[in-house]
Amino acid sequence: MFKNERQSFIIKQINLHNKVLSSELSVKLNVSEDTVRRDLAELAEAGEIIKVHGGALSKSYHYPIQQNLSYAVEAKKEIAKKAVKLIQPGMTLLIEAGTTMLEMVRMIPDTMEGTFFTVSPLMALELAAHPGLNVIVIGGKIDYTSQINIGERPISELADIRVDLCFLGAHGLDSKEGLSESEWNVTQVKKAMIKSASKLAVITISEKLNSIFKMRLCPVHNIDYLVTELDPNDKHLKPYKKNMQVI
Amino acid sequence: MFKNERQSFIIKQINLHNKVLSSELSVKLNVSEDTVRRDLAELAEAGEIIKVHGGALSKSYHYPIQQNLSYAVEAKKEIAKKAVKLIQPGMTLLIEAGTTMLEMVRMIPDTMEGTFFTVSPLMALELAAHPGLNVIVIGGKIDYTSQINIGERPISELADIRVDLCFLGAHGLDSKEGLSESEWNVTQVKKAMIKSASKLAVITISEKLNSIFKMRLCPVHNIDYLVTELDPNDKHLKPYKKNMQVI
DNA sequence: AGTATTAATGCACAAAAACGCAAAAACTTT
DNA sequence: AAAGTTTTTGCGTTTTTGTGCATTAATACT
Repeated sequence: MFKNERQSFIIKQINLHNKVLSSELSVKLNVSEDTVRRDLAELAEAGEIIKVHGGALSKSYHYPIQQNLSYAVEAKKEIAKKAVKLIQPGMTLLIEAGTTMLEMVRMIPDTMEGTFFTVSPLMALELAAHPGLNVIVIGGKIDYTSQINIGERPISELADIRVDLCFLGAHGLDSKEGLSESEWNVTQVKKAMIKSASKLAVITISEKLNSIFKMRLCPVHNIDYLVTELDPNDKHLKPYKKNMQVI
Repeated sequence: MFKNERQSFIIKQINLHNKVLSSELSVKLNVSEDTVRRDLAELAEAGEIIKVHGGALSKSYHYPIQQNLSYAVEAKKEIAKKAVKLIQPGMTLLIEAGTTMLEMVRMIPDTMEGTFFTVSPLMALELAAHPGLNVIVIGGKIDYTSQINIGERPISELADIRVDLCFLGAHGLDSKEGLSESEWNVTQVKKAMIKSASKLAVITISEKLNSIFKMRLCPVHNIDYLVTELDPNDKHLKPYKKNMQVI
């Protein structure tokens, strides 16, 4: 097994489990912990992962540390600025939760009129601050981690609605495998969201690109728009361009 | 669990609860209090949180919706303290919105287990911060002023559920005329809430007593508990005592 | 004031990282 | 093919880091 094979294995493991232990890897790969540590150091150097004492974490791991967050906030605001342009007066939309989505909602002009469906109480509150918007909460049991309403009820309710555009964040997005997610319950709801929308916009920071999680939400050709903080002509976005409009 | 993960967890808890106790964290995270204290010290050093005796506080706690405009916070906390005692482990409850209700939800102990239905996204979020609670949002169109979900949908959903106790705030409460409300849409939802509950608790500051609004929600004999900031033996509460339990 | 928590300090121990070094492997050059 | 060079890997040793415990100091509560 070559060094780069080993390293791509490590990356896969991290995408799958969100974290790895040096000790475990050394057993799985049948190399010394020392070698694993060196691999992790290299990957961290290249910005692929976050190294911590005892192993490493996924980069997309939500870091509450201020510096990290504020960096992300700027990128997210950039994304939000582009995403909000997709919203036309009078449209009916469906939106998911997440910090990027929150930034977008905040950028919606006060004068905007339209109808918003959402499975997120937080988005609902934020949307309700806009007097011109019709906000409809799709109820259900709140999932503790994702903070969205899940279960049978929202899924069947979603089956009965038809919206112009659905905004989804991305846990994982790959140019071949499409959108993916790690939680079963959340996956079910998001699938229902995709089904009830005519068009699908994925808005995400670029670091979530090219990663694959356990459950597939939809193939690439179902995605209509991809909004990231990068310039649309950035080379990282090239593989996506044939299937969707990159903004 | 890595140190970083533990610290993220702490941050999350603080964002959710607005405060944490070292002792509780040490149990939840299964580490010594000493370690928790060191984590808190590091996070405080990094400016993430504010360390206080016994735990830590959120640095800049604010909801997207400016809820801090509320007045008589002290009285409301007093009410909340009494109201929370009505909640027994394992109960199924239904709660309305309002600042007093918010205070009450915040006082629910972390260890409490039960199922909460609510038509308020804000309450839902606050409830969802408690790991032991099942939180079910009853969806609908958000009413801009009352910030609760209204319309036909929540009313029919409410018709299908049965809860042990319903907490309602009061716009108007009179010892002869009962509970009253001024908005038609809101009235309909609250009526449905009352219908689906075995017992009804009204929690309100005393200044709302002896006032009547356009629409009647229910007669006095439907109310089981009345919680105010006053002493139960206060003379203002006397007219209510024959119909309900005054706390 | 007195008691009970909570914080701080120093210390011990274990786990992990860093470092230097040497052997092995892969790659170059002759 | 052989020799030389570079890269990679593993091993022992030393440092550093993380954690818990005991003792003492500080702080809240009544």
